[in-house]
Amino acid sequence: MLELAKIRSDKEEVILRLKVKNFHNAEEIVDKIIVLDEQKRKLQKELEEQKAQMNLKSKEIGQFMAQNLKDKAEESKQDVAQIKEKTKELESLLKDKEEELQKTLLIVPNLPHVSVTKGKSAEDNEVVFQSSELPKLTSNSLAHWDLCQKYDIIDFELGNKITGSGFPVYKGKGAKLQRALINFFLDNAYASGFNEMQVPIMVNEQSAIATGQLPDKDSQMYFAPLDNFYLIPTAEVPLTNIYRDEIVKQDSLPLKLCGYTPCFRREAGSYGKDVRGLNRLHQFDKVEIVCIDTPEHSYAQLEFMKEHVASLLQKLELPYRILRLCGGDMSFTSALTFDFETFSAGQNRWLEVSSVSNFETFQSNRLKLRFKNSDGKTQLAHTLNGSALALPRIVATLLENNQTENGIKIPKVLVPYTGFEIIN
RNA sequence: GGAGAGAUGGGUGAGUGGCUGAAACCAACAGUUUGCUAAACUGUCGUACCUCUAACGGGUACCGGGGGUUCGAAUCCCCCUCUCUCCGCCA
Repeated sequence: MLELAKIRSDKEEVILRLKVKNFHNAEEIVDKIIVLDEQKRKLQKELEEQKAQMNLKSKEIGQFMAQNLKDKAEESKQDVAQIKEKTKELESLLKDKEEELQKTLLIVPNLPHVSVTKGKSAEDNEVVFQSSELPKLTSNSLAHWDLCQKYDIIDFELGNKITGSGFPVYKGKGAKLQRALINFFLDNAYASGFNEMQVPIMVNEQSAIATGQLPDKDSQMYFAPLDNFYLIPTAEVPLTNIYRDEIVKQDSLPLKLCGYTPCFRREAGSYGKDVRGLNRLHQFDKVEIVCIDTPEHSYAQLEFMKEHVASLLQKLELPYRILRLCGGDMSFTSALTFDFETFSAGQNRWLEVSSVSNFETFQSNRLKLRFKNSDGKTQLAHTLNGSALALPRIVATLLENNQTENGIKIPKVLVPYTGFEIIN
């Protein structure tokens, strides 16, 4: 959620940057917020003045009663009754304004960082890095879904039976490969200074609102209505919510967390070849990294996170590229996002395996996550997160790019984790 | 699932109608003392919003959440949520 103070003080800039994100009716909505805010404050002032009077009178009554001056007390009671009617009216008006203001604020996306270009869709993203060599496969090479079947390591049909499409069963070396990757990612995150957490994979409504999944992505999350819990679409939600309603000390920053969780996404509206095999699942595994930092350091931290993610892909010997997302392709909550994609040789296409973002104060404003700065003042912190990494597409690329006549070769760094060098 | 107890500031915990935004202690921070550490002493020590001033300031709200009674609620009443204990069930 944008900070009201920012909208108030830099209205024109806010509108301009919202347009970079292709947010429609930016002027209208911003104007509406400013008017609502003004009206709200006016009402609030009036109401508080009335209440101040009421409090004064009430105290007076107390004193009169103590002195046994019943007449005077009765007189004051009459006064209060009058004031009270007024406050009731003002109260309901104020409540309406506040609700409307809040509702409007919640639908406004985060402002993109000044470096973000407008752009309409994923096609306008800027490639900021690309591995020099892309793998070439022989003509009889297979896509990963065929390889999974050939070596019997991931069974999509079986998942259909147990749950439904998008819930594969990992078997034998396929299951071990999952476990290996999770441990590999966690160990590397730890080496980069991220503190490992094991968190709930269901969250309450408040948590989902605080990190911005609600109300924006309501239909994309699985929901358990009996308890009003949401299955997490990413570990970002529980990890970041650890610090909801917290005021941390500046010298404890940056806070760096990581965690492995399964992730659940309904992916309503997806179809076609994009969802084939491991490309898009309803349940998948991911190691997430989360940072909480000061506004001054958050962009340096973002760079650090990018380097961490890049190092993982390098160690796994996977060809990758880094995209700076344009305004049109960025998420609702993000100020600056870099996507990492690996090149999947069997499908001859790039697959997104990580997204690293700075949310600035957009989440912390909802989370009420603040820090005490060196002046002793509380200030909203910046939150950042990134996948490091999401497993399915890494597995897809690994399988496709490393296929040989004798089987699928496991990257060297993973062998200590898998305990085998080849899937055959 | 059944029965009971509870929810107060960073923590422990007092507070059953006005003198309580909230005692006391601990923690934290600043200072004094000190060869160092420790101890002792002094002071500071919630959050949000509104408003004013150059600045000190003033106001409102918040004692799990919502509603009610009352001139006045942390305190009384109702509803909800959550936590804990015991029993049952169980990984």
